[in-house]
Amino acid sequence: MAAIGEKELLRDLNPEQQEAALHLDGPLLILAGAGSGKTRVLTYRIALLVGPRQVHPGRILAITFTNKAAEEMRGRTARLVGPDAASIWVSTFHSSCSRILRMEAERLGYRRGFVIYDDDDQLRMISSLIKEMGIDNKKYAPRLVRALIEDAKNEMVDVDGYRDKVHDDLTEIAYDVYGAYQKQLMRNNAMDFSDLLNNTIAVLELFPHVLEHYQNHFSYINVDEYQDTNPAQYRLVKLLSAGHRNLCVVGDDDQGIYSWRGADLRNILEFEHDYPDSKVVRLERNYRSTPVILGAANHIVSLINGRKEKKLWTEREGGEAIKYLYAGTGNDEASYVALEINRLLEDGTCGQRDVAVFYRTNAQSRSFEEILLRFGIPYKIVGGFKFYERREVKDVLAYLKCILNPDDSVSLRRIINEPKRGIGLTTVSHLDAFARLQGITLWEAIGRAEEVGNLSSGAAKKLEQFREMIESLANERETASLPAFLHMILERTGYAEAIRKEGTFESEGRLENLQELQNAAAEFVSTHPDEGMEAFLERVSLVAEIDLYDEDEGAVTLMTLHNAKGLEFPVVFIVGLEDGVFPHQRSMDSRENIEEERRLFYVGMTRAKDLLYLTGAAYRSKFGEMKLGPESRFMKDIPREYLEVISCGGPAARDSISSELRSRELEMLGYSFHVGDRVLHNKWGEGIVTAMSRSSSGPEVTVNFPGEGERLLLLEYAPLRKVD
DNA sequence: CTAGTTTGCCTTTTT
DNA sequence: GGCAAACTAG
Repeated sequence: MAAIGEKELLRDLNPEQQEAALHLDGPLLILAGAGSGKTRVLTYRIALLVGPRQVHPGRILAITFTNKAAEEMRGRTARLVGPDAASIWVSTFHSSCSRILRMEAERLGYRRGFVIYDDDDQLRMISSLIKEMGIDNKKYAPRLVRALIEDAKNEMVDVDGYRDKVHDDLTEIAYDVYGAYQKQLMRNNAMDFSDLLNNTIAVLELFPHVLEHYQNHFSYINVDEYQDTNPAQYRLVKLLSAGHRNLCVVGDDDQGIYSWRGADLRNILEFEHDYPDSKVVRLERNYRSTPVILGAANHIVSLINGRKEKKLWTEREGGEAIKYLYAGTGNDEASYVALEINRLLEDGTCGQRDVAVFYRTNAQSRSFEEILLRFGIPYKIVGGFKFYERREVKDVLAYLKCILNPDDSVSLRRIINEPKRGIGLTTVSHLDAFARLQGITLWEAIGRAEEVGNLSSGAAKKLEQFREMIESLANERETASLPAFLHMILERTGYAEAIRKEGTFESEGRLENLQELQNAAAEFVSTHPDEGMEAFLERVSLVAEIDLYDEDEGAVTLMTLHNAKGLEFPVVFIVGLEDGVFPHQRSMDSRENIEEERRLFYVGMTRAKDLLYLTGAAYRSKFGEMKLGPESRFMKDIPREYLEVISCGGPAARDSISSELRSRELEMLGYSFHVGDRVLHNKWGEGIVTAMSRSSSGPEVTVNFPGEGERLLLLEYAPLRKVD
């Protein structure tokens, strides 16, 4: 592609965007409101550097939060500058760090080919440490201890530093576990997500010439979603950009929704303070939503303390009112959503892929899945059950990890008796005790099984077989391609056979998933011919929910509000708008937390281009029992003029709205019954419909038969006919 | 040591 | 109303 000219590039940008794209040297903060074209600015800025300004693409670093965002940015840059885009460092914090650490981790005492532990691995390890250390795991729940350790790591407080933070028995325990945890990670040659960041920082700070190398290397650094950076990420950016000082951060404090993961809004709020010579550009023109949606969203977010004042505006005019329903029950809410989607699709107002349903917690997806299934509307769920976190996938990957790095005892424990090969808990704890005594890894202990006391000869024999199996697989790793090697693992270990033997409906699904994993491996090999199996594992460890999302697929999208950030849809439903659900119960205890929920609401609303629906329900089954949930406190912050209230009768509406919705729903499904209809039953004769309801097995009617009394019938199977 | 059963915990949000 | 650790019987 011929180098694209500067004028040509700038033509596509509005004046503020141009200002941002053209400020190439020195620190720059772009305060980019929702839908204001920040990715556009970022890509054009990079295109400007690579094209007209002739900066070597390998010297540009662009950091995003998800791989999906990274790929999008790379793709869009490539369209502007051509193949040069391939050598730009566009990646997430975590993959940039692991890329650096692949080269530098040995300086910190790691061996080649460290593995990455995800939070499931992390929790397993912390759990087993707590057990081993004889700590009461009821009083000191592993999750809680993990949270404390994670908090410390997010703030780069190491084990020594944490000693000063100990102030009660819980933090005392956390301190002990933290120490043991880090020690074991090192022994296992493993890093968790936070270690990727912290170890990169450590390398840079401990080895000035390494720091200098990277500082010189990256002449331009761009960070997306800066409001979501945590202290470690802040420090990393600061270190890397200190050389050339060409740092551009893009973000929106109104969209900061990750404080629970250690993100600190002060990073963006105090940027100007941090870099006194910085330039600030505000992007407030919105290219996405109607003025109605924007107006309501502005109101929601205007109530936050200490935010950077922004007022989004648009040239669009008109727009439909936001529809608001506070239904009687969660089922009604789901029915209403499905009915509306169905109507929009039949009207031709929009297509399936144009619609999204956002909820606060993954657990809420179920009722919408059920009803969409019933309506025959295709849908896809982002998150919830993650491919790479499924048991069988993790098992096979654990085999791969073990073969590449036998010291990885978390993976080893996972597979040592999977499928069942007679190496049970007792055997493993004997080995474990021995390993701890000798200061060796679990794998090394298996190699010296004969020295381990009180191990039965049967157990020793099985361990020997297991060790030989792993070793023989390890010997093959050079000869087989990655997909073939995965296949070999599945067969030689008996893993596939064990699943096949089950012969259940689920086991077929699991076999399909394993096939899918091999496909993913094959695809990886063909797109990354020079990379090894370690690179595949790394890739797999760092994928996020949203990375697997394919917007071209024609289906309604269901996802959490957190996953929705960065996306847009013509039609958006935000559901579960009740105090306790959204805002979430656990966030209602402090002003800061409520404010974060409010930002989350803002993020959700601003995803909508044309139509926005807000729904909640007075009664919702929680923990199996019906609970009353008052209308979300956020609703009163939206001026009535923006809303079209479908019904706001609250708990009282429980029945009236129910029967109205029920009959519409049943009609939709091809059952044209209404309360008061006379019906004929094969066995009981004529009766009158007295109520409509829906159970988990489908829609039901209650019919009063003279002589028989009231009967509750499942419509799908009931031999009922309407009498005119 | 395994397999089947009970209990007891849940539920934020995720790189 | 579901899943995973903990318990119990062979």
